[in-house]
Amino acid sequence: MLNLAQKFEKYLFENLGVSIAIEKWQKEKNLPLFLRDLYSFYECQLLHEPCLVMEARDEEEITPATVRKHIQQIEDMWRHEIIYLHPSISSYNRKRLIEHKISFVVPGNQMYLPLLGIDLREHIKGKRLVKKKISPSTQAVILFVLYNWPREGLTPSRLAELVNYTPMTLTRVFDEIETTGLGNVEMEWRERVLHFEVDRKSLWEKSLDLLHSPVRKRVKVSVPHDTLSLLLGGESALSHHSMLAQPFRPTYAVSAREWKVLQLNKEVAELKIHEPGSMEIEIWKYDPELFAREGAVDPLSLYLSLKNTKDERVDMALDTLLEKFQW
DNA sequence: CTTCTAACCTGGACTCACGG
DNA sequence: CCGTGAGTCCAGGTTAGAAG
Repeated sequence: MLNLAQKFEKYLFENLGVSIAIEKWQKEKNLPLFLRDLYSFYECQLLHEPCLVMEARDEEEITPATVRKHIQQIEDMWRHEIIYLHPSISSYNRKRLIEHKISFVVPGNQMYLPLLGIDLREHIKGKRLVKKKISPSTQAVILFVLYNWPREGLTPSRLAELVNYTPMTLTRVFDEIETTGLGNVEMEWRERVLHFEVDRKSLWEKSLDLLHSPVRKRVKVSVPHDTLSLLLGGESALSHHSMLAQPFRPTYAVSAREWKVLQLNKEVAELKIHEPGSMEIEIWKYDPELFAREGAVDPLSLYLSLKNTKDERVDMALDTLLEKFQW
């Protein structure tokens, strides 16, 4: 898995055809602590311009005005270009960053480098057109196959029952599996039959690039009646599967359908910010119950849901989780 | 931040092809 | 005829991104 700075290098190479060597910025330790807490700093040469890359450590967005203030504090120590690097920036913040003349890069997405005369935001447009990942239903099927390695081929209608989708959806799932090359679909008599030639572990490794996090959205909730019996998700599930300590707030995983029911029955109340006793709920793109065991979400989905985290403790627990996995 | 819009995902109705 | 399985087309509900 590439970290953000590496993605930055790759992105520049793909779009500008330049390779840059970025290094940790030595003078970083002279900065105030709160800045080092918020960002990692790197130095590089970009088209003969020395640049300082300021990488946001957290996924949380920092408002452009604040970023500008931070940059001003650094300018005493670095008199050249400063580039703000973040995994994602919302459209309105992007606009404000440009108003503030702050150079920024969102790897794989957009870059605004006025000093170098680069404004690559039309790049976003085509992005949605390129089909990058597989649909949730296909992911559910792949996971089903990984957990219940089938001895014989599977047909769309049979799989539809097993993963709770309609046969129509399975038609499309088969198409996706075929075009991505994850498996083989053959006509036997009048039926489409799905086969996998590789073993489980290779299928997992082959799929990894195409699989996405099952989490559509994370919400903070309070639970008035304290009567929830939901699947553990996120760090709560990870601590169930590993040695990791329980997180401060429990995390649960639900399907979109279940989430609606919870809201309708007023069993949970969504919060803007956490309050004492509140918890976190992950709303999933497919039903976590499909593969859950012992009251927690399944390890592979769990891995996918947390692999982009910055937390080293979590990363390590995830790695051992996969190592321990019985293929 | 709010509103608008294009894209996405899924399932239903329907059709077609096939074998009995 | 019928039943089965697959594909096409369409609509409803969502979502992410763009625009205001």
